[in-house]
Amino acid sequence: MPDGKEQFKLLLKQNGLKVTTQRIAILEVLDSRPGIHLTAEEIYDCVKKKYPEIGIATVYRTIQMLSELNLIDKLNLDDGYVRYEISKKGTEDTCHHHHHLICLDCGRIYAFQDDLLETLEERIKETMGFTVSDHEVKLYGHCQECRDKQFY
Amino acid sequence: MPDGKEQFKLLLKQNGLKVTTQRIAILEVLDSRPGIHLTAEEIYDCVKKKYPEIGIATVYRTIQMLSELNLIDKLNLDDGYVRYEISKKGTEDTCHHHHHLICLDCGRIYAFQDDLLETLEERIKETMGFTVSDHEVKLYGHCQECRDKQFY
DNA sequence: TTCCATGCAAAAGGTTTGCAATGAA
DNA sequence: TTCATTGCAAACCTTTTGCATGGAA
Repeated sequence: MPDGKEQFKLLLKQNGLKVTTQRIAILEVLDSRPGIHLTAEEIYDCVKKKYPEIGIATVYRTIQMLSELNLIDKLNLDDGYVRYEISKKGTEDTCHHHHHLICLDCGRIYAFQDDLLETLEERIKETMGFTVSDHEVKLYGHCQECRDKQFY
Repeated sequence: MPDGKEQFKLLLKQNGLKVTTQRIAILEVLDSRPGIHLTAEEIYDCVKKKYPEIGIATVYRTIQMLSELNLIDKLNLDDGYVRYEISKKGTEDTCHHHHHLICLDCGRIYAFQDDLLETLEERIKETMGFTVSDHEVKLYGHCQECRDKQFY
């Protein structure tokens, strides 16, 4: 995170929030793992390596703040843990990344293009008169790589 | 539930499970509210009107059993509660109903045709080589009825 | 009679909150 | 100096589990 860290500090100040070591550390953990979905516990463990004195409550509070600032995206796989990843766009508004392909073999999580969903959402508006403003799409299956590995 | 109840009793017996008053009562609550998504607590409250002595643990255990028998579908809106509805198809296999339109105004939950998703899933296979075997799709927005009510 | 199912209460487990101490501005 | 933030522990809250009792087959 080159200037990303400075942008974060600025964003905190702009929102009347204080720049703390813990907040920087938590964002760095997420920012250094783009596309990786971490649980609060996992973030906690990562941050503890550098700052053993941090508490899990701070992690939860910071996650909530980062989520409100749209710096991270939330993913719930219904396994009892909520996961977080750094948001592709560090800014506010639109373009969430709440659609995932989840491989049942390797567990990897892929993103796919928004425009595929836009088509779906247009057709739903046409057929049902329902206008979609947000979505959470989880598609479970088998990724190319895992299918290539299997010969049966 | 005319002959549905008898089918349920049969299904229980076929699976080596006993027919109990509680199990019948819980299925009746769900079966009498098709398309309505109830939390465990709500099911508990409904059943208690007829059988005040029932325990919440029985509700949870029965829900789990009904889910395994594919008699009910699960819906998680990430609000801290898992919700359940009677499954459209009383039988096993395929055709789950894990895709919903959720109206942000009235809170109503709509289902939409599977074929719209099939198109999406085909295009994902074509573009990414990912084969979808199951899905959980939640589209949030505004239903026709609520939009008709608004003039702004 | 057998043993699965139930009700109660306690436990589990991720997340939130209260509060005094700490530290950024 | 001020007051937002932190760490700790306790509280929360939905769901699960242990166990003795009850009831279906």
